[in-house]
Amino acid sequence: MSVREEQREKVVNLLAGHLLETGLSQTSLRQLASAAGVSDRMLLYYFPDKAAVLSAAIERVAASLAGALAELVPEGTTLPPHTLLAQLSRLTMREDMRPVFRVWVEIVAAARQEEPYTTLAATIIAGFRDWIVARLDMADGADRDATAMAILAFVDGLALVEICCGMDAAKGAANAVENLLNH
Amino acid sequence: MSVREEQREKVVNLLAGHLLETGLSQTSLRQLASAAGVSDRMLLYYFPDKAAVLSAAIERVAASLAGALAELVPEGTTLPPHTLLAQLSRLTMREDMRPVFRVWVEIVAAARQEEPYTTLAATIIAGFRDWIVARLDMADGADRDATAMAILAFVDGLALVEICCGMDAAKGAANAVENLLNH
DNA sequence: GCTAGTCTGTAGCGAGTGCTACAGAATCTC
DNA sequence: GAGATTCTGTAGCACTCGCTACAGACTAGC
Repeated sequence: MSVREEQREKVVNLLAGHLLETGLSQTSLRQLASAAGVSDRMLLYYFPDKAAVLSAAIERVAASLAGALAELVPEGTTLPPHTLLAQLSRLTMREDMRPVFRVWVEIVAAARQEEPYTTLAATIIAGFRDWIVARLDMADGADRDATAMAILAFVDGLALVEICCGMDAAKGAANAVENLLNH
Repeated sequence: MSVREEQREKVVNLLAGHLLETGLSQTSLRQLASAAGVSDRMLLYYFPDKAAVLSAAIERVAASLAGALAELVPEGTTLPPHTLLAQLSRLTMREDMRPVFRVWVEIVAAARQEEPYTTLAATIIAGFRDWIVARLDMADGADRDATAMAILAFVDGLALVEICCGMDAAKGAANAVENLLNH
């Protein structure tokens, strides 16, 4: 690995941490550079432009989410919808996952109009959906994808509630939905 | 009503429309002024600062959501949780509500750190929750608020899915959750 | 040592940001 | 009509934005 690639790698790790701490609000080139301990000039030496910088950092964050998912339910295992939903809710409410989901909501909001967020959001959510579909224990049918999206919607909604009303309200909502599903 | 108040009123209406069209991405003073057909100088004559301008416009948007809710289920009527959820899902998927929920997701994302969004998001979501609680037909208990938040989470999650994957995916998810609740 | 190519700091451009000072226009009061 | 008050356009300040031109510092091969 060349010096340049090593530096790139280090910078991306620091930036992913920065995103988890501060979200998307501190993402000018100068702020990112400061968080990565380099000059903005160097950021644009390692990457072609700002969009590439952000994409690399966000992909790193998404990778940490993918890692957590892989641990949660191993490949090959399948679960009924309400069990899978419960597992994912619990993951979302984990303290160490909170910054990840907060950033995720910000990315979706930005995805409405601005690149590179649109592409990133579509990629990340597709990966998330495929993960669910592969672990969904239910009769084959056209509503397999739809069920996955429903689970995904609830999990993302929990993250949204957590931002507005705090972790306690979100945990309450997560419990309430389990009751709704079991009656 | 003084000339100034009349102008303010007209400006707020135009700005609410602008927000529904373009979201929160075109919200510099000059862009807002252009959308309202006045100069940025005048915007700061009608309002003390930019935050006040945005707050007024967003409150107008929130009022239109409140209006739609009032029509959906009249005050005094109560419904079981899964019926209320179905009604709200259908509202969220309505073509004329789409821009409202898109803006709502953007506000929540911005609420993480920036005023006036933090305050606005808390106010709006509290109103939404109270509306649900008042129409929730279920045994009294500590989980009444929690159930309302669970319904709210799913509705907001649907909006998020709609942004990422489009209306069809969101509608599929809305149908899927009804199936989950009925088995 | 010399040259070629890779790296990195300085300084700055043009555009956009929220906001304000100032002055002139319009309206109202007497 | 004079004077006070309310309105509104022009111009600009101090700042941040993404990005770049330029020049000097480094290393590699000869």
